[in-house]
Amino acid sequence: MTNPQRSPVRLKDIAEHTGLSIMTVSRVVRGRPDVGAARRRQVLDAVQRLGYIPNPAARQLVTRTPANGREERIIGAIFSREVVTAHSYFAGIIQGIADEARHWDGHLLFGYGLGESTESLEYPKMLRDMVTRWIILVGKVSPSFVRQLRANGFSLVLVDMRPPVRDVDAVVCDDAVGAYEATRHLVKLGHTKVALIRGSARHPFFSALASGYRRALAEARIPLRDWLVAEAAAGPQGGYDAAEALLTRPIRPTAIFTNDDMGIGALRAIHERGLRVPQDVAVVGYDDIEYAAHTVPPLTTVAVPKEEMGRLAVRKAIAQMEQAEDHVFSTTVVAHTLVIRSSCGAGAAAPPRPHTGRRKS
Amino acid sequence: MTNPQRSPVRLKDIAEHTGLSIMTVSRVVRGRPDVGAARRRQVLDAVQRLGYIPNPAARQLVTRTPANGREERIIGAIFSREVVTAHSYFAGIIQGIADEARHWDGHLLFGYGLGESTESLEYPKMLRDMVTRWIILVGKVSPSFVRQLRANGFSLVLVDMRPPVRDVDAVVCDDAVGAYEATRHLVKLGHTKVALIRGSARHPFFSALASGYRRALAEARIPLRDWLVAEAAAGPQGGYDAAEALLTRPIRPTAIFTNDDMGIGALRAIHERGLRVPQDVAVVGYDDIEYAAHTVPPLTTVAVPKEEMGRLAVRKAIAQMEQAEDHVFSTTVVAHTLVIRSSCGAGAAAPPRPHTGRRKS
DNA sequence: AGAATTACCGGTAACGCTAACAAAACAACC
DNA sequence: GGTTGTTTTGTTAGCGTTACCGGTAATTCT
Repeated sequence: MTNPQRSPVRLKDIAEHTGLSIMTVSRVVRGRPDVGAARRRQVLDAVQRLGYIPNPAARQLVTRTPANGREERIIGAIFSREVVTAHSYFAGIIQGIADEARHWDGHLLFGYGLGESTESLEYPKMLRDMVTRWIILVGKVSPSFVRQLRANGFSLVLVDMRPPVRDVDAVVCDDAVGAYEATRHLVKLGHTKVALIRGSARHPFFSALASGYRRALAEARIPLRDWLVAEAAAGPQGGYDAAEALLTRPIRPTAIFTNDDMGIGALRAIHERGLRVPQDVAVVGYDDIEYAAHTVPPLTTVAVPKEEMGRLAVRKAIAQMEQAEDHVFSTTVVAHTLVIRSSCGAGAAAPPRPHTGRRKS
Repeated sequence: MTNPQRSPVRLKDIAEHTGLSIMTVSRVVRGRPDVGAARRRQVLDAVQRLGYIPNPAARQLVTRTPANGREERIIGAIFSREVVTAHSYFAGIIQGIADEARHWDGHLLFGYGLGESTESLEYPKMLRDMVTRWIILVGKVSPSFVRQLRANGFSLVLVDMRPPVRDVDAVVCDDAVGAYEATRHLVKLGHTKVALIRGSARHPFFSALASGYRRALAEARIPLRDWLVAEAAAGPQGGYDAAEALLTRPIRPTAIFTNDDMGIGALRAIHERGLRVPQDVAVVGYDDIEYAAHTVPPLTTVAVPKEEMGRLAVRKAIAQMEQAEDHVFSTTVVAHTLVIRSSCGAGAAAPPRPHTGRRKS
C-alpha cells in the first residue's frame, strides 16, 4: 500500500524468476563473458522486466573496492544567478555538460546562485559540504571568488569567462571577435549607422560585444556615436525597449547588432513601427539560439557551439582529476561562425519572398 | 592521517581484543544506552587505540538505509532524454527545481537520459549508486519504469506526467483542458477551419493537446477533419514544415493551434507565404515560453507555470522525506491561463507585456 | 578414440555489520 | 524463597553480493 520501503529486487529474485542460479545472473549483470547467449538474454529480459538495480553496498562489501565508500566520480556545475534565467543560451551548455557527465558515468551536482555577494554563508551547499573538488563555473563570477575557491582547494573549470588566475581551466568563446565579424558584415553591406543594443555594462559578455562592435567601426573609419548604443535589461523585453528608443530618434539607424535574445525583441519593435527587415533596418544577432532560424525574417547571427563548450568543460575537469598534479591548465577558445540568414539583407541564403501587406502598427 | 588502505580493524578485532562479544562492541560504537559503564569504557579504549572505523557498506547492507547515511539533503532530478534538448519549456522547470533546492539548502543531483530504452543496466548513475532515495522525474517515462523505481525503494515525484501508480507524487498541468480552452477561444472568434499542429503521436503531451482540440470542436459541432491535423517533429522546424503542408492544401485553415515551439516555426511559414497573422491565419500557441511575447505578432498562448511546477516538485520531495511513512501522496494540477495577445485576432491591441508566468499556488 | 582443454554453470563461504531473540545477571516484590 | 521485573550480555541468522572452487558438457587436440 503506502509502504514506501518495498523490497528491492535482488539477484535472487531474478534467479528464481528465470530458474537459473544466482551466480549466473550475477555474471550476466556484471557483463562477464562466460555465460551462454541464450541464458544471457533470458536474464537480461528478467532484469529489465523486474527492474533490477544492483545493491552497491553489498557489492562494495565483498569486493572491498573503494576505501571508505567515497567514490569520487562527482563533478559540480554552478551557474551564476542571472544565467539560469536566461534560458536560451545556457540551456545548450547545460545540455553539453549533462551529456558528457553521463557519458563519463559520473555524478553531476547542479547548483546556481553565485550572485554578486561572495558571502561564505551563501555559497551553494555543494561548496560548503565539499562533496566534490571539481567545479565547473558557468557565467560571470568575480575574480576574487575564483581565487577564494582555489584557496579552498577546489579545482575549477570556467565556462564563458577568462581565467583571472593561472591555475584554472577555461572554455570560452571569443565574443569580441564574433561581434567584430558580425558588425563588419553589416558595414560591408554598406551600413554606416549601425546601432548596438546591449545589456548591462557590468556584464563582461556585453562588454565583449561592445568592444568588437567598436573595433569594426573604427576599422571602417566610421565614427562611434553614443546615440547608436542602447543599453537595456537583458532579454527580449529589453531588446524591444532599446529598439523602440533607437527608432524614435530623429536619425534612425539602418542596422542593429545585438544578441539573439534581445534581437528577437528588437525585431518585434521594428515590425510594430511598420518598418521592414532588412530593407529599412537590418538586424544581426549573436548566439544562434534555436529560435533564431525561425524569426521573421530568419535572423543572421553568430553561432556559438554551446553544447560543445559544456562538453569540453567536463572533459577538462576529468583531465584535472585524472592527471592530478601533472595537469597543464589551459584555456580553450572555441570557434564561432557567422550564420547568414535574411535579416541582414545579404540575402544569398534565403530566396526572396513576396512581402505583401503592411504590418499592424 | 595518511591512511592509504582501508583500516582493517573490524568489530571482531575489538571484540577479541577486549574479550567481549561483537554485539556489545557494536552497541557501544552506535551509542546505545544498554551497555554497562565499565565495558563501555573498555570498548571505547580499544576503539581508540586500534583506530576502528565502521564500514558504511556493511552497515548500510543490513540497515537498508540509502547510501549516504550521514547527510540526507540530497534530491535527484532526472530528465527524459528528449526533454533536455527541448530547451524552452524545460528550462523553466529546471530553474524552478534548482531554485527551490537552493532555498531548501540541499544538494541537487542532475541527470538525464531515460530515453525509450529502459535497459536497466544503463540507468543513470544516480540511480545505480543509490546516492539518494528521492528522485524527481521530469518528462515522459514509461509506467513500468516508474514501477521499477518504486520497487527498488525510490521515492518519486513526477513532473509533467500522470502517476501510473498510487504511491508517488506528481505535479502536472492539465494540458487537455488548456488545449480545449485555446481551441474554444479560436472557435468563439468564428473560426471553423481550425488546424492542429502536433508533434509525435507517441508523446503524451501532444495527445493531450489533440484531445482538448477535439473536445472543443465537438462541443461546437464542428466536424473533425483529418487534413486539418498535421503531425511533424517537435520544435520550430517541425512547426514550419507542418504549416507549409497545411497552407498548400486546396482548402486553407483560418486558424492554427499548436504549442509555442512549433508555433514559432508556423508563424514564419505563414509570413513567408505572404499571409497575414491574424487576418488570414490566426495562431494560438501553448506553454507561453519567454519568446512567445515577442513573436510578430505576439503569440496568444496558454501560460503554464513552469517554474512553479519545478518548485512544487521539490517541495513534495521534501515532504516525502520529512513525513516519511505518514506522507500522503498527491497529484497537484497547476492552473494554466489563456494569455491573449495579438496572433489570434481577438481583443484590443493589448500593450505587450511580458508574462512572468509566476503565480502563487 | 581417448585425453586434455575449454566453455559454461552451480554451490558454498565469506564480506562486516545489526535486528531479533535468547540468556544470563541483577534487583525487587509479596 | 520463589516469582516477577529490569537490566545487561551473548547467540543466531541473515542483509545482497562476489570470490573461489568444483562440476558437467561440449570442443579440440594427439
